[in-house]
Amino acid sequence: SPGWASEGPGTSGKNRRVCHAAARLEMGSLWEEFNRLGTEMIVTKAGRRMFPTFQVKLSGLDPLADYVLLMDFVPLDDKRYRWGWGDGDGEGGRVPAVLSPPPRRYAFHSSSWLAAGRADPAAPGRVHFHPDSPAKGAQWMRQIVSFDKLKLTNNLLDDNGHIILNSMHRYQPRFHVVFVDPRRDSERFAHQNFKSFSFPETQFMAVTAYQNHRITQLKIASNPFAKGFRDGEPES
Amino acid sequence: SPGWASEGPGTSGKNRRVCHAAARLEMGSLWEEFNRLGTEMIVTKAGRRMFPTFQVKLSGLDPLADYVLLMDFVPLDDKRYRWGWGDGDGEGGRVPAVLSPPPRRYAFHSSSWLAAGRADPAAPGRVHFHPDSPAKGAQWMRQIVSFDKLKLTNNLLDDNGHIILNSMHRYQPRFHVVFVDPRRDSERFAHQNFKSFSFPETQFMAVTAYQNHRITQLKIASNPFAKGFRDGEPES
DNA sequence: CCCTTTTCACCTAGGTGGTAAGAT
DNA sequence: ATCTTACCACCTAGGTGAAAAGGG
Repeated sequence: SPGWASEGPGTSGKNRRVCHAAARLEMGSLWEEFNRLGTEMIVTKAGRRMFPTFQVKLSGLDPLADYVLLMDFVPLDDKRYRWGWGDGDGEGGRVPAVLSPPPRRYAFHSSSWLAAGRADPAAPGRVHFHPDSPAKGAQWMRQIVSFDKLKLTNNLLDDNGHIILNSMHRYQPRFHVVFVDPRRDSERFAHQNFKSFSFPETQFMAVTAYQNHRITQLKIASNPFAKGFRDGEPES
Repeated sequence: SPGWASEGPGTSGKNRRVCHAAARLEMGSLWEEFNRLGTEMIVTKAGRRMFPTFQVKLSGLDPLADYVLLMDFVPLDDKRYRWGWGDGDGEGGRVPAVLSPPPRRYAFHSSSWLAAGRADPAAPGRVHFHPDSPAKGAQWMRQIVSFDKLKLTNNLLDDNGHIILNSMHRYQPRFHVVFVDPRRDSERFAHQNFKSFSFPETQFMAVTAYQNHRITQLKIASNPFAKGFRDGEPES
């Protein structure tokens, strides 16, 4: 069901401090609107924020326990993509112009995403800790948790702590709630102390420049910082 | 010695996690330059930041222990002041045009601060927690700790959590390092678990509009956000 | 008369996609 | 031919003191 995440490993065997944790994706309808077109996220050398911003509303935490919140990004497949017409000369050979399910149904009278060979070597697998971590469950549940400081880069040598992704590859953002276990030997319970959430509607293609013009237009229409590129203002 | 704070109560009887704590005021020469003229800080209904910003470099903390950092503001005397000439009609009667030591030696051919009666009822005594609190000693000592989110207001009914001060009254900013004691019954050791610092060069008069024109000029010359009011730029 | 409030032009700081040049 | 980079105008967001208006 939209807005609710798959939770990866089952909740059986989880610490009671995380097993009831739940996360609702905020701005779900906007994410879905992008996802229908095939979301693209810009990556730059200096690092670029995501839009929409990944935001969740949490519940089911122990108000008095400490938690760390973090995100990582999982490659959705082992392919590299290119934007263009069907009869490409990509190394991957001919492939259907529309893939299933990701590069959504959008090859009507325009270009679309085509597989173009195997994925490049995986970028260093980094994680982004929410800057308020660690904090009490009560604090996290009080209001929406926003990952608006998270930035994406294509610079393999980045030393700003940004998330490193390969351009022209597809990713699934993943969100983790980690209970800070005060016990000694807590490492031995590490696998019980976290819970992960993946929202399929937040998957995206990393790009250095937008390819699908409809994505560009939706970004301009919905991101306040891009207001300078709007022309007619039919209200909304 | 300038740049080092008086520490209030002695270090005897303090918890070992705070008794070696030390704080060095940053931008000390700028603070002293303001202090020589008689520092004024604007207070507004919405809240105004301090300039210079209160910043310290910490040392002597236990890198692995948790600390909370906070500030409060102590009235420097029980007087209210007015800006003007010596033969005032203030309720306080005639007072020397230059007080000792605060309203520094600055009554040459202009106005100066004069005592004008007893202080107004004290404003609600609030404290400002550094937003990164709590954090490990190692984190606090890693870099300069800046209280740039702290705002001053004269609104007695303020509900934004800002520091409430009486305009035309003098204050001494005070900085506290509090060890977060994990022991049960830690309340009973509360008086041992903190250490306080006062830097005399940071004392100031709260005002709703600048009175001493030299203060205005120094603010304009040194605060980047006031660059719009600079004219000649002789470099610096 | 003295102090406070409101509004404003002018900044800092940083997030947008467009564009043209650069790289492979 | 395709993707990447650097720079730019144009925004959001918010910190300045000046100036004029308001209040006791």
